[in-house]
Amino acid sequence: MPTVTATKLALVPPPDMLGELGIIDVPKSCDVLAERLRQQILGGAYPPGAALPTERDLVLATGLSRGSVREALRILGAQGLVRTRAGRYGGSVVSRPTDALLAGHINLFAKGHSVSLSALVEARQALEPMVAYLAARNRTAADLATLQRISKRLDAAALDDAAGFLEENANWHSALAAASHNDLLRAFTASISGLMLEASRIENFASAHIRMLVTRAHRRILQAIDAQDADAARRRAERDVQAYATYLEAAVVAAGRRMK
Amino acid sequence: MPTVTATKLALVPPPDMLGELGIIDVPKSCDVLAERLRQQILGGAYPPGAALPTERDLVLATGLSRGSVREALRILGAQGLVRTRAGRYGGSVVSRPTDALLAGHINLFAKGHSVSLSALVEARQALEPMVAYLAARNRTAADLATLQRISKRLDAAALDDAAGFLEENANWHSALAAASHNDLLRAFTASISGLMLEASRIENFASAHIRMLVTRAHRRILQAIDAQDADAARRRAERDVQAYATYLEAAVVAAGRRMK
DNA sequence: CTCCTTTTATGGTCCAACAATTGACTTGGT
DNA sequence: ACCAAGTCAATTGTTGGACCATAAAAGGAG
Repeated sequence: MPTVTATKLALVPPPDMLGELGIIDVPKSCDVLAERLRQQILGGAYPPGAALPTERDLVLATGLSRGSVREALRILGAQGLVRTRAGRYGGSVVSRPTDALLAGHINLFAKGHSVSLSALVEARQALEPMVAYLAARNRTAADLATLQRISKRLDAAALDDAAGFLEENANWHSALAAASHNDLLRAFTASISGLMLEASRIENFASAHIRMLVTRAHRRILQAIDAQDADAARRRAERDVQAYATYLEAAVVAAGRRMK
Repeated sequence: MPTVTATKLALVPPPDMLGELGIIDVPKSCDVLAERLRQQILGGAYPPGAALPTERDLVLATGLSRGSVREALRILGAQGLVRTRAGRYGGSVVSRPTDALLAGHINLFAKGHSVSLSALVEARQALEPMVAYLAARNRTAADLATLQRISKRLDAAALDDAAGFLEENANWHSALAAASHNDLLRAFTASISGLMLEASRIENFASAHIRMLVTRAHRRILQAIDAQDADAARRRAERDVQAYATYLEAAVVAAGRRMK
């Protein structure tokens, strides 16, 4: 069939014309629907708390099957944009992604990339001074009370309860970040605190000595926050986290030496 | 049916026994499957690049329907843990969440919580000095070359191309974070750069004056990174971001005054 | 009015079938 | 022996329908 071959050849563009076309990724129907609904949600068509159309209405509106519609809703659910309930007057309601959800995604990213403990410490070194600064500036009375309550539990656990100490330490950092009233820093810090809690449980740090150091540093930061002295809070957080980092490095070196 | 009623009444525990039971959340089958697969993936049973069982094998292995299995895979896909392809020898292969995926989730969180531009600036104030410090310490020759290339384009755009300037500025910050070789800080910074790019496009900052300031500050940071002087890089980043924050605040105040 | 039952709209689950995709395999021609 | 085209088979993509489970409103009995 020479004519057909000729036609095909004519349709193949020469190499120098090929540059304009990128890879064409044919999206799945559920991805398209999820994307459109996401745009509508972000665009304000469905404010938080509003109900999306029912699955069967979405089927009618889109022409897709119910399976595809449901897969799209699962995607939006995994992104924290909708919350679905069964039963009459149930359905999918628009919601805002929670701290815990974002922390989960950050954790998956960190685990997938095998983020080292030192990288976590670096991230905390970056965040903690600013968090302490903002906490001192923006804290409410309730924030302060929460921090003091956790501090008391932390002091109690520092004496003998290593596991409880680590847990309360993570709570302390999360509460500090909450007092900063910066949602982004709060979510980042909560996630990093959780990851460090895991890591330090495994590596079995938190000797009695380090527990003493940490509680003392926290107490000093808390004083600055109580007095709403933002600059002092930042300076103390810097020194705290710096001391912790160097101590940690020394501990890792020592552990490496023990391995030999 | 009095006996049935009596039985039901007998099964209702008195109020003082009720305290032990929390709300029972009946999980959906697709959530259960997604959770189990996630644990297996994170536990190392399926390392990145490995193929999960086919959908139909999962149906046989779990006793669930194919619809539920597919919904579970959509969830894992939205979390960046698997990538699914159609066709023979296709299927779901384990993957690591990309920077872009995490940035997307962070963006959804930020938009959902209406994170203000000042909160973004605070986050950047926290991250940038550490990022610059690490970039100076850990940069490779290739990192440096990339930064210099972007810097050149940034200088060119600073003269007249406001939109291009903002874009290249975001690229510059992302490249700096990449040079830090800390995956977590890189992902955080890339996300914040993207959000600030959006915000500054809307608010129409980046006057000629501020463009000049930014390029000069970047040039000085780049010099420190070239010389691998980590402390200088941090100090200059601190001053840069601090100046930017105060300038931005002034601009917002001025804009607010114009509104009246 | 209060409590229980019924109704009913909604998501949850399953099944079966077919379409679309894609890479390996086969075939034929040179 | 090599290359191109066509064929094949396994897998995801998509659809339609049916039924179950759930939960809140609506209705009825006391």
